[in-house]
Amino acid sequence: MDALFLVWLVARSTEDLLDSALAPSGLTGDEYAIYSVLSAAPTITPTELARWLAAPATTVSSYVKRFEARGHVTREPNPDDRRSYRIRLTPKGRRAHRAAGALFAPLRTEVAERLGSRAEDALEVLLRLRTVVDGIRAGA
Amino acid sequence: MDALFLVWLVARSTEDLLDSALAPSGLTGDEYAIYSVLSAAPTITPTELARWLAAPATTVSSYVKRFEARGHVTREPNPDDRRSYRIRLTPKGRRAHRAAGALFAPLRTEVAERLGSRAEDALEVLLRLRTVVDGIRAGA
DNA sequence: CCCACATGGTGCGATCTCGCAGTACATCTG
DNA sequence: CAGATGTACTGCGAGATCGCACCATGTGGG
Repeated sequence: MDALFLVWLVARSTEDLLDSALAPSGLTGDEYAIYSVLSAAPTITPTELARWLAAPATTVSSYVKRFEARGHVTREPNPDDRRSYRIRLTPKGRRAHRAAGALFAPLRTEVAERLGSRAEDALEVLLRLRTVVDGIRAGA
Repeated sequence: MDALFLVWLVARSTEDLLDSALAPSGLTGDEYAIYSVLSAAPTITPTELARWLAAPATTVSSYVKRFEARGHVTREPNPDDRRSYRIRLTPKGRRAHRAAGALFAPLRTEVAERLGSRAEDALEVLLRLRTVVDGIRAGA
């Protein structure tokens, strides 16, 4: 068994679980995660967001357009760079995120319970994995 | 920090890393993983494959069509159920998988090295996560 | 100060993903 | 051994992802 392959399997299962659980909120698992990133920072540029998501710029561009059309996000001018802009979750966007969060919470709890004493390990391992993979991605 | 969210972040990074690394082989990260599942079992039905991938039947159907068009996969009648069929990797498909595997190997090694002593933990945690998530998905 | 080159974003189009609805076969019930 | 109900798969179409080519702006060298 290989760690990267397992990451992939776990991710598929997780994605499916979240998509089902969050469906009533109107957000997909991916979208919930993205909204979570957005709500963690008051404001963020597309490039920064792309780095967090490890997604291509074009995809992020589509996200912003979609979320903006929903009224969940606004663009503000970026004082530091006129080519760019800053993305901000609107109150409506925050509400959507909270609503999805309410559906997400029970899963979070359930997973923590089932992990039992290994919950701590799991967090540490995952953080380390992200560091390792990003390190390799960054070029060495 | 939440385990499920971290799973998602790690998966995005991993996917990006694999897509870049495997590009010369003509397979994406997803496809490499699927070919890996296919090569682990001599033969598999679409429904079984869908369970492994935690993917909807329709998506698996598209996969099979695509891989078949590449000559990487064949369909054989399923003696147990005439609605179904069995998917088998062709020699050409195996070759493609091996070629991608050659590009994958260095990453595997690199990740293992960087994880160091935690490599064992990582595997265990990931396996446990898959069990936990699948358990919840299965309904309780 | 200008120019060459690097970087931030987007329109467009090819390709994927996946829900819905439909068909074919299997299985269960009486 | 029907008839009803469930399960395996697929055509189709809507929406999502993302590479390529492109424009606008920033930056570093001479």
